[in-house]
Amino acid sequence: MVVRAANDQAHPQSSSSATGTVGVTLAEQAYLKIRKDIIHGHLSPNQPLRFEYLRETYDLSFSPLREALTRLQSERLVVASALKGYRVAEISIAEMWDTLRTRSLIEGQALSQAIQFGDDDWEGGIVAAFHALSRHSQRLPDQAAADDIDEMERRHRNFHLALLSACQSRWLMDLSSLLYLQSERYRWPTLQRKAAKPSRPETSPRDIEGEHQALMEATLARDSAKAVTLLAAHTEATGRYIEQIMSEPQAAAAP
Amino acid sequence: MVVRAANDQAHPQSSSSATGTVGVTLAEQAYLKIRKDIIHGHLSPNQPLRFEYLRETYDLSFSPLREALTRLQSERLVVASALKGYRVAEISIAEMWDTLRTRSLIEGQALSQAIQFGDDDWEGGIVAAFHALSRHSQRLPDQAAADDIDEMERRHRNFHLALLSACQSRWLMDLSSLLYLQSERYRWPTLQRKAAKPSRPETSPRDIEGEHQALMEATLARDSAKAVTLLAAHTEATGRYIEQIMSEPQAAAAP
DNA sequence: CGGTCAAGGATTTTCGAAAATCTGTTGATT
DNA sequence: AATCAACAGATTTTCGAAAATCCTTGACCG
Repeated sequence: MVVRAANDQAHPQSSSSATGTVGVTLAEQAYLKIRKDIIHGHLSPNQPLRFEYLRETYDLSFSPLREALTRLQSERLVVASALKGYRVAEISIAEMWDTLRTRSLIEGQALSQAIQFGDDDWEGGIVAAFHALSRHSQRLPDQAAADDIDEMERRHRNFHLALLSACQSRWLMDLSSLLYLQSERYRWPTLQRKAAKPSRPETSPRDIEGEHQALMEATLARDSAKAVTLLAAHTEATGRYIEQIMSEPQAAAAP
Repeated sequence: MVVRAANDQAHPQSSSSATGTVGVTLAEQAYLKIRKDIIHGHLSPNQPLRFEYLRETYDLSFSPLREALTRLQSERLVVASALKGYRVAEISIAEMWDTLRTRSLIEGQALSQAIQFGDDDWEGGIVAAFHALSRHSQRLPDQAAADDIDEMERRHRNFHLALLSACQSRWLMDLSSLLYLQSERYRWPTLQRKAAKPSRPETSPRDIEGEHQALMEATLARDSAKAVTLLAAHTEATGRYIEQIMSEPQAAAAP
């Protein structure tokens, strides 16, 4: 399982909005597309991924599809049984907590090391990522389009990874990316919900931007203990929010 | 035209010692074989993995080989560049320490949780795994064959994973397995060296069995703090030993 | 003499068909 | 009525060739 993170995303500047996938290789494109469809819930949990269906949907042959599914399996977004093919991985509140708590462990250590090793460029990257996140967050309308939520998620991920980027450990970075990807799967429904129903009475209003700012300030002040505590609390709060959304009766999705 | 593998492995239930790989699917077998060859150093770090070579060596076609390499890439045993194929991942002392320290972080948390949640079956599994490891370790001759070292490594891995098995976290277990696999790549040369030169004067003699026993006893006594400390020390000692071996001038391998 | 570009060979990636395997059903036997 | 074997359809897995891409070599031009 696992890994493949910051390094591979090296190649960059793709205008990845319109089609959503500009990859050198068809297998790469298939991987990105299917991954997106899983995270966005367009492919539902436990749904079988038959090759005939995939072939028609993504207009590809077996080879690149198989490669994409193998990669997704190692990231635990799909599961495979011996000779019975692939299906979308299940989700559950228990798995969500496991993902978030493991992420907290890894990111906590990474953040601590980043505070120890970080230089001026690292600090600059954090400030820039926070700014980008906060600007887009303010600009985001209550009824946001999918692409806007995508961009929001991208900036949120960039901010979190910027905090850790000076940790000097490739494993901690790769595992952080992997686990963040997992948690996106759970975050997506909450983002949609938030877009649909901006203010929910039973939810204590959560000041996410404030949490981010406090986290950034503690980090830049090199207060390791405080920053790690804030990060853990931030993740825990996210978990509780997701749990609330997941426990609610589901609104039927479009067919 | 046809899968001649069926002929080769006529016996479906063949014991997994001889060939070392009994998989349902050819891709699975290829994955296990190549992985073994990388860990054993038969495929050297940075060596390009050309398909023509792999096809001849493992007697397989592109599809299963490609799937195997994709899996190995996600485990960071091979690296892939865009359209230029795969090669065996590099190794270095820095990567070794990164792997071991990350492993220590994950396993420490897992062990702590296992001590919290473990039941009688968990305890029994630990005792059994320790017994199997210690028996095979005593029986191991100074000049051990590769298969014996393999079995030793298998039992060592089983012992470590048995300690964690009650941690109630799928992610912690999966990441522990992944990182243990990585560290095997570094352990293998030390095991070979140990087999060749059983007693090395400059090395302070390390009582590995004693370390394992102390770790087991602290775990069964539910002394979480002590067990985690012992586990970290055990991993750290392994790292120092590997570092020593890797720093030595290499003896040339047979061509 | 140095640099650019094109042809040829090597290698990876993709395709669609063929083979192997699984699943569900029918029908015979006890 | 229940069990089991064998058949048929559906699906995955594997194969080998074809297409796409990269890398080297050598010729040509400034």
